[in-house]
Amino acid sequence: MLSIGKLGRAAGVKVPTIRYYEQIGLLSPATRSEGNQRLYAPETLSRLAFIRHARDLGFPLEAIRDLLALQDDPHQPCAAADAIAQAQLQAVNRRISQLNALRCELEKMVAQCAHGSVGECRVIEVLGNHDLCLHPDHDEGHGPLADHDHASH
Amino acid sequence: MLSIGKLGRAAGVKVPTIRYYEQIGLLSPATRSEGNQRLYAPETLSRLAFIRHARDLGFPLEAIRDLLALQDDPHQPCAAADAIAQAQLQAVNRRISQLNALRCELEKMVAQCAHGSVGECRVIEVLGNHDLCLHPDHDEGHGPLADHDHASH
DNA sequence: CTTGAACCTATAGCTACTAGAGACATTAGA
DNA sequence: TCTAATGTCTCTAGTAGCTATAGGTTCAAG
Repeated sequence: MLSIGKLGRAAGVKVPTIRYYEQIGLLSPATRSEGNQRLYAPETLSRLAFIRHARDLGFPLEAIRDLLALQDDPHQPCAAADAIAQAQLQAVNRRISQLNALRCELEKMVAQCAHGSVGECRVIEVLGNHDLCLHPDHDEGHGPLADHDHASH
Repeated sequence: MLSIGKLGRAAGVKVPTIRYYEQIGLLSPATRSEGNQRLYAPETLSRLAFIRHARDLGFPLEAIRDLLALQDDPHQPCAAADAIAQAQLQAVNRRISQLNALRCELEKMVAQCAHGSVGECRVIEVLGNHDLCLHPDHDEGHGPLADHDHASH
């Protein structure tokens, strides 16, 4: 049996995150020690690593919930898992093309900056006048792809 | 003088969002009609359009706050605006390369799915076993680039 | 047995909004 | 002029996915 801290270190997930996953029902409640501390069976580690990996790939928690349910029932057809992964792939692709458009415009903006005073700054000017923008379509196609920033550990 | 609704339609920003911007001090409080409704001078439209455009480019609100302050003082050197834009550009670039790695892995996952049962599904398997992943470095370099999904209007 | 680390619960905060309730204001048409 | 429809007001709470803090308890090493 693992303590929550050891489980977290092994899976690369912070302790409060594990408690959060339990709270929202992504992990089932752990058994407790006599002193009320959580104890985990080693199998929980693979489940948590699964979650972690899916989060790294940008899957939203709700999709992960579905994937875990599928994993628990290996005789089901795989189509549902495939559909979830494909949806995620499409969300990633949408986000990439959107960000490419942004990058393009940002690069032009920065390149045109003459490093003078703000009054004649292209950065400020382009932001203020959308017509100067060469990609006027960057307000479309934003998909629901969560930005996951648990990098800071 | 414009009502909040007309201002919002003209700038492509929802009414509650304008009130929110006022609340957090991004827009100064509007004058009010006798019946306590907000009235905006036409100049506010360009300020709001500026915000909208910067949001479309992914700038966080705090960066926009700084950019607006710069815009208000045209004699300052442009270096600060340039730095903000460059930081945003770098954040976008980081996010793009990160998403490219994710796309790569997702594509492999989906391509290997044999559409059988979950028990032999590559999607589930790869998620559960990080070692099967060909890009094991996707847990690094996540920058603070907000995902802005106000596309739904 | 003591000490320090790890653990517990509960609450609040983060970004950038969005949604809803219930009441008041404005405006276009009859 | 009245009325109905739409617009607007404030306030609160909710969204995703955690993170941080406070104040207390338990565990493991020495």
